[in-house]
Amino acid sequence: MIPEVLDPASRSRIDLGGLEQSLGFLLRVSQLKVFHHFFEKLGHIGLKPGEYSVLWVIARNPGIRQGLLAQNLAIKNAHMTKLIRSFEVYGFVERRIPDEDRRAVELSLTEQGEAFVARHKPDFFGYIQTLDSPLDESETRELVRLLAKFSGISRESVQ
Amino acid sequence: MIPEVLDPASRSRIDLGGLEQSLGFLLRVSQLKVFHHFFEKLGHIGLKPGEYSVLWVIARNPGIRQGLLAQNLAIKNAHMTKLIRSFEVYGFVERRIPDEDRRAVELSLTEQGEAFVARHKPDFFGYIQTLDSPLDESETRELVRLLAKFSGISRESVQ
DNA sequence: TGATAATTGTTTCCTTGTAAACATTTTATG
DNA sequence: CATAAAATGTTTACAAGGAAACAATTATCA
Repeated sequence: MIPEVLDPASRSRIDLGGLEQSLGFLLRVSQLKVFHHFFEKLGHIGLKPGEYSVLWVIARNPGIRQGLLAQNLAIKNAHMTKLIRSFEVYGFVERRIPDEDRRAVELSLTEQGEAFVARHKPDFFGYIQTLDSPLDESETRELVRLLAKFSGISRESVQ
Repeated sequence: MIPEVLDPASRSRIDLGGLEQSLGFLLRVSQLKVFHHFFEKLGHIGLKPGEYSVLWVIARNPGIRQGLLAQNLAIKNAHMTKLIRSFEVYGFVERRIPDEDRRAVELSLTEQGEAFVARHKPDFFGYIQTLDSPLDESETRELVRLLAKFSGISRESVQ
């Protein structure tokens, strides 16, 4: 049986009573669909999308403060501490306590981390292309635009 | 400070390197935004959106099989078992083992459960209206339509 | 019919992520 | 300056959710 987040056959017989148009529900189900596809395609790599994105952003912003990283990826500090620790143990990330502010932590990738990020860039940024989506290309673009605007990632609305 | 999922001020200074257009990331951040607003508005009620939706669907489909419910809401059986148990203890849901198939569980609401669902319907279906969204009404409708199509909830694509 | 397979839900164990309290350092204030 | 307040991460203790093994029942089929 093809693994589906929601099986249309069984779904058709019950009454969701409007849940089908609830933004929260739709976001959750859509995210499950994307995750499901991700793990199917890239599960073997051993890093989840959020974890890769942490490495990715450190790569693009060497020396970034741990808190700023957490804020921008909407990851809680407590969780980020654990992620960074495990990346450090694994040899992908280095932590540096700057002298100007010894509360802070500045992050950068090791060579190994850089190599990993570079090698898997096509995987993590391309897997979505292989998802068999009911949306055509312009619809997908519009979905991305609307989500970016809704979430506040794009500044489209602020003029 | 106004609690925001992503603070635009801090965000503007770092380079996300294309993550801003990643469907998975945008779905996650958007969902966080909706959840955040939900808890702000309705946290006091004590039920989360997913939990209410379970009650809601049972109300609309009395006697529904637990597994079918789980399937339709994209909740794993193991988790559904726990949810239903706690609703049962709380006096909102009744379980019935049908004679025709004694492996199955048929669910229905108690009077108390019905009353709860009815009383809070405006809350759970209306809270999204009070979210201060950058999207106008037609954009929101389009977002909902695209998500429904993408997730497979709507059968628009299957004609 | 009797053995095997599939279905349905539950239990157990584990991972992910969060909240709250904490430790340390820096900034503000009297 | 000395104390109070804020900022930055970390720790701890917990809750949500999932995977895998399991138990019970029903369906299949030789």
